[in-house]
Amino acid sequence: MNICLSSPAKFSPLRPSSRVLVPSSPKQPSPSLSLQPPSNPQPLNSRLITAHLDAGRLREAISALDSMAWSGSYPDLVTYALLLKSCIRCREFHLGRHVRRRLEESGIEPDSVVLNSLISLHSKSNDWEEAEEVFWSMGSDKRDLVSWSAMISCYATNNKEMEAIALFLDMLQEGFSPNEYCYTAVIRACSTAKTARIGDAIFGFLMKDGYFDSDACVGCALIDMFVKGRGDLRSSLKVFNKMSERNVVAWTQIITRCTELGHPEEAVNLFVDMLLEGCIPDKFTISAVVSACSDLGLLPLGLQLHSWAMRSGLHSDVCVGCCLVDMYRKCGACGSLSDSRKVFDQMPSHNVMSWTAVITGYAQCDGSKEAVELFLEMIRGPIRPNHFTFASVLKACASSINVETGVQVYAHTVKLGLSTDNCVGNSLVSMFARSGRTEDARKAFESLFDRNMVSYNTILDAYSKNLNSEEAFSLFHEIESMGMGPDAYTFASLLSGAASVGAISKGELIHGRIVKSGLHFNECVCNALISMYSKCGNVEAAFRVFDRMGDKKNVISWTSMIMGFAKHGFSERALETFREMIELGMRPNEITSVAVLSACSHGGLASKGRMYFESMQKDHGITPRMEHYACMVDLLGRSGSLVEAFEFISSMPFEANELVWRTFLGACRIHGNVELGKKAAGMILQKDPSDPAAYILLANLYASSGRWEDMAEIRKKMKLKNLTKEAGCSWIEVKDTIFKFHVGDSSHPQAREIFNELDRLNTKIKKLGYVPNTDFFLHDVEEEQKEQYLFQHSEKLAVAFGLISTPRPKPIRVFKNLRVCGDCHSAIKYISMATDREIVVRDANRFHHFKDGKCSCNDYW
DNA sequence: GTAGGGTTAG
Repeated sequence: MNICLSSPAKFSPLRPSSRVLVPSSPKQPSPSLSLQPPSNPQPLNSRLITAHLDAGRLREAISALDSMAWSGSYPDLVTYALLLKSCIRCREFHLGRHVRRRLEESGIEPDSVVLNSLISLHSKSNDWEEAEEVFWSMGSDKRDLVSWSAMISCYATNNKEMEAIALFLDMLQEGFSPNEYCYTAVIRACSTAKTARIGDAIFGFLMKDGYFDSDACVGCALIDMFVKGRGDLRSSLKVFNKMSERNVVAWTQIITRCTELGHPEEAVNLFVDMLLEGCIPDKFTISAVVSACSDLGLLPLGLQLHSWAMRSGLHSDVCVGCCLVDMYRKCGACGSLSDSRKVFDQMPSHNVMSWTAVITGYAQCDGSKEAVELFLEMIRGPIRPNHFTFASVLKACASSINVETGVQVYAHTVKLGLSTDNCVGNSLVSMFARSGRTEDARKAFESLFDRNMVSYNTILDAYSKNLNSEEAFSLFHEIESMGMGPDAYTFASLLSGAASVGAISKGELIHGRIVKSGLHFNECVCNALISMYSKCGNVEAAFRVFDRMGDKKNVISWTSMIMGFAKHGFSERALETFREMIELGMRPNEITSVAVLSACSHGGLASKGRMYFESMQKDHGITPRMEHYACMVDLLGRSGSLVEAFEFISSMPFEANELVWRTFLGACRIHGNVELGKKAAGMILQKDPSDPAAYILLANLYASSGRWEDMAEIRKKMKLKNLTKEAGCSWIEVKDTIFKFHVGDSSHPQAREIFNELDRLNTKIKKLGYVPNTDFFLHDVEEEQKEQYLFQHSEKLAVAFGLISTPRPKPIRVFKNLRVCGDCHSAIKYISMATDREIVVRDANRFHHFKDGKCSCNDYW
């Protein structure tokens, strides 16, 4: 997309249209009235107050009011009205209430203007009961159209939608005919799902009255009504297109709503239309379009907007600055927050939002240290953090190292009276959940002041991630029984829980509930289904969900499907899907690239992999991250080009991390290159001296080249450092229950049958040509003993159990936490032939489909 | 004197 924002002179705020950017009242030289002794106290004092207000000195004006009261004199009603208006504008509500007390003391009978201002004052400070009292205390002689409008608006903005609508009807009964202010207020009250039908009726009313295309505010309210109450962007656009007076606010509003509802491209198109129509964007518009760019990852347009904002001076606005901070974070390479930080540092002034934006940036890009540091800097200054700020800081603390800091941050929310906020409470639950402290998460959840769907989903997700499906399901039933959900997030969490253990029948059960709830067209739910089916070994079922999504597929759907095919070894199909995605004009992201590279890697397609690595930068503008380099190392290393892989690591633009070196070490192990392997292990241990994976891989490498002494040395070191490797285990789901096996495990009630089956299988497959490969056995013991141990590996036990407990045509799906052992891989190939069963094994790395003596990985994993 | 546009927890 190339949008030319022509020279800023054309849009320069130096020649603003009459409708935009009303300059704030120019500062008048301060009048010297205060030095004059009051000769005629009352009018002069009133004038003094007015002079202070004109000069923007609200507090001085209030002091003048106070000194008048002490001397027993009071200003006139016009002055009271002006004072109240200033208090409202400056959001100094307590001062407004002070003015009200002075007025009551004076005994002067307030007129409608003053009373209406009081309604507005209480409305804006969320005190709807006070506003109500003022409203009903007015006699019908004083209660005019403005009073009704103000009161309806008060209800609408204080979550009393039904009261607002009822009052609107009362007003009609009293014989008032509504003006644009009333309509705007009542439409706002109709912007909830609950009041949507009344909104429709009022919409019909408006069409007749003709207000809706003559007044921009009414149009804007309608746009919001359709978007907020029902997510109906189409009707909003219809209203917008019919509006005859489309000012900058209306344009900005529709642009904003498009982005909010997930159509940032439409937002950008509308922005172009707006420019073509000659409407001049202001700081709000620029912010909205910058946000759309962030969502689209459209850095080029973002840069143009930034430069335009600089030239027009709008960049000094806090709001524009905030959105730019956000844009650079979302569009830049991940982990590189320098541009975002630069914008923040250069902003002339800050408010809560700009602080929160920059802290959020770090919180979401693994910069917890910087996020916390910035927060500490913030609280030393004059700006108070709000609940958004705390939500982000708590998110930054969501790791086991930082969780104690998080607890202290939370203590701060108690001090500021923000701890009862639902958003803050949920963030606390989430922080504990992400740090793996499920018990604390539960406690925080139990002590929440009010629980909404986010609260429930957060704690449910924590249990799902911890593979505690019992608790997850019990929460699910609780949500159901309360009648408030479940929603798409609930199902997505349940599905990801089922996916991680490979519980396909649980997954299918959830799928049934999703269909019943009508959420089976939801993108997020569909994506979770694709992921669940493919992680449970049924890639065809995943494809069916994917296919049925039609044009609702987003980049996550495509990426999940590509990743699914890749993990199952269908490299060509993965790449075909990727090509289809590009042809349809879908933009791949970083994760899509990981999926594509891993498809090449699993399929041994080295030259294609190199080609895609080039293309992701050149054609799709994706800067390679650590994961992409790791994929390439995997691809080159596994295909045997160890030296090339090593050189590739040296040529990386940043230092390789443990992941890259571990991948390289894995390749060295496959190709038995002890020297390069030692180098890799050294690099890993330099970065993390207690990484058990490095020791294990190195030990395996020594073992497979028969260097038992070196291997023993490694074992000794591990023992000395008290390092243990994760115990290998395999599991299988039979009739809704997960059965788990360790090596030589005899704890299963049917252990005897399982071992008998294994013996039978052993004899059968040996006749077919199976030769145990004891290289995969680490200990230096007699060959026969090795063979015996080998045949009790957890994956073989699970397969044997699957064979005796499930009927014939059904494929057997086994899961393993580590990578499948080489001997098991070979044995299972023979087992699939001997028993004529399809066996699917998911290991830590990928899927293996065994059928008729062959594996889908072509022995390449 | 009454109305409108931007960040956030899953």
